[in-house]
Amino acid sequence: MTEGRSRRPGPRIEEVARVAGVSKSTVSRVINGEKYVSERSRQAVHRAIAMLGYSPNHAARTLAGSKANAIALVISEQGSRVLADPFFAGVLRGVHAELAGRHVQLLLMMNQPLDGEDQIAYLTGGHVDGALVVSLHGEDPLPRTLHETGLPIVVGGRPLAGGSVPFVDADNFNGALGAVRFLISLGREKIATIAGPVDMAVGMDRLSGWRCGLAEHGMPVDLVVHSDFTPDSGALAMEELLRRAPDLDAVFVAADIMALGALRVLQERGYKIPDDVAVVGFDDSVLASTAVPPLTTVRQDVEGFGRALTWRLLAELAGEEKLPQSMLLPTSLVRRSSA
Amino acid sequence: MTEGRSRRPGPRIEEVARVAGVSKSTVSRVINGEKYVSERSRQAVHRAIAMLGYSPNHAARTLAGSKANAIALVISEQGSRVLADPFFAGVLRGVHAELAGRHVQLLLMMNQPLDGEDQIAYLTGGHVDGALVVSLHGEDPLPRTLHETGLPIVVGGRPLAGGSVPFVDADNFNGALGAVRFLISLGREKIATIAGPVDMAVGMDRLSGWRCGLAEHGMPVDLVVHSDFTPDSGALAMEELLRRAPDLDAVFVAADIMALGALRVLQERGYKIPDDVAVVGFDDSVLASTAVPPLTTVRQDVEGFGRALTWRLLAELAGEEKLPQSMLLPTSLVRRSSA
DNA sequence: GGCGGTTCTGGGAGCGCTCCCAGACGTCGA
DNA sequence: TCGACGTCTGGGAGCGCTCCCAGAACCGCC
Repeated sequence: MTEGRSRRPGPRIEEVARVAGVSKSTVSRVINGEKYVSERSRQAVHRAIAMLGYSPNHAARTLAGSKANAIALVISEQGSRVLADPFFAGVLRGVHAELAGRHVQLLLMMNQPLDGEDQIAYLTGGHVDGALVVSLHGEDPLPRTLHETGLPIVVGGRPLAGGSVPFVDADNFNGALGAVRFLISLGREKIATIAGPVDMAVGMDRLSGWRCGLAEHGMPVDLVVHSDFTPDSGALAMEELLRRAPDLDAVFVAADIMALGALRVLQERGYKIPDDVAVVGFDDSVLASTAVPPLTTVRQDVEGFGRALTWRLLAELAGEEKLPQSMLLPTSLVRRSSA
Repeated sequence: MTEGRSRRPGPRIEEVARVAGVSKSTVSRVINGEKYVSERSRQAVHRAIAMLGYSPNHAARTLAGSKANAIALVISEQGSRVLADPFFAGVLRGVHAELAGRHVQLLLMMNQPLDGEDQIAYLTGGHVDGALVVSLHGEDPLPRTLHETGLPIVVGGRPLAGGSVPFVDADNFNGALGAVRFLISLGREKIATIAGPVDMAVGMDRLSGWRCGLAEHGMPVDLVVHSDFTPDSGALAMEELLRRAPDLDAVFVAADIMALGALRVLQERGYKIPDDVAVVGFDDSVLASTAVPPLTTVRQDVEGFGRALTWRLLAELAGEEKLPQSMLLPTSLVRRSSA
């Protein structure tokens, strides 16, 4: 009367089959939603599953089957940590929401200094069916590398080194364009911008929107200073702009976090906001509403971002045809006191 | 010459064994760091693994073995989302760092409105070996429920409905105490506090620290207003405090995010900071350094928080004895301009 | 009646590991 | 010299599923 090695709790597929009066093949078919199962069997199986409280063993399904029933969320961090942070939680929430109810595990991976090779080996080693790659640094080779291995991936944020990698991004261009049009509608005539770094798509797209908005009205597009998504660099950029054009009357700042630095400099120099200078940020992060004065900014829906990312990947894994190669999510202007 | 069903890429343990000139049992022993393997075999196996680029199949290990080789990170969100966000990315980074190199998968779970039962069933169903539960709401029953099922867990943030659940927390009490002592050393004599909600341990511990610091010097501890970790409620609380004591000369605010609201109110009323009123926050989030004026605050190491959480769980899973039931992580005062 | 097709079913091999067992070596004390 | 014990090793069953195969049952249609 020996006890075998300790087993996981709960019933096996065999028992479901016995209770339902069918074979385990049929139970498996029902679980996986295959066709060629009679309505009678299907119902019997469902009843048995409910009765026994059966839940399939993930490891066994993965081992036996040809898919891993898991996707990875890869956070590819190349500096730019500050921008990533507020983003992060929201995206994750969206991903999770979209995954709810499906039997797909979410694995988390972050770029450790050491990995690189290891990470790629792991991802392409059959442990996951696909990956969500959130990479804010535009020239990050990871998305492309992964895509070339044939692993289905969706990138969050337009990759600069793109190729034909499917991606989801906020509509940064139109967000910026809208912000500039709004400033112009306010009667502003000398509109500067604090742009992001040139190697990040998010920065370049917002800059293009600003340029386009000014060009529409034949206004000059020379008041640009690039910065790096930190408050201090935003402050420095603002100083530079004021040196070049002390009489500017509006600034479009490509990120709320930089706008904070800019606000501080403007206030120190005695500019009234928004009377003397109107300021518009981007992101509508928590920083925007707590700024003094509260920041008018372009809102992007980070949770929707996560959901879109996930939806696109799952659709591809499900073998759906004619999926959009990329998706741009709408942005909207949130008006507060700074413009 | 038929091709079998498509298999995952990469070598199997059998091949490693062949190349190393040992049996697969021995390879398994090496991978799992068991004793009773000669140095010679161990090295041979390591060489073979490196040569072949072998990485063990997670599903197979889980299926065959008695453990899942995965832990869950459960984010139990009961409102208080705002506080969670900045925290979140940092903690995750720490968790991931601590997990690096071990063959343990990190599964992410968030409290969806629907789950509850499902989530508990999943966690206790053998899919994970243990769980990290980050729960900021002190009376959340989840930690206790999970602990009672026997699943090893570690809670991030002291649970109010504690029992004997192992937890890791920042030393909120001493952080607050230090902040108050600092304000007293500055010669402040009327020190108020904007405290967190009474149902969150993080709020209560910081409040106790403030109380203790004042009591040490025989100062009154009546200037308390509770708030809920949002900027607006911080502003409201500040107004209330000023109504009760227009001549206060210092405020200890239990979170940076509330301090922003308080700063705004003080400035609107014409108080000079720090000359008229010194303000000290808590968390040292990104908000603190971008505030105007930059906020003196109590820093907690969120990444270390994640690491400690993970270390404690893995140690327990490894069967280590005499582990501390709880851990408090040090905090430190970061001096900026607001005090 | 025969024959091709579609729908449904059960049997059983095998996914890649871990862990138990049996056994081959030592090494040491009686 | 002999066991007892600690160290090291390989063989092989079996974890709980999926998926291939073979075949039964039923449908028309010539």
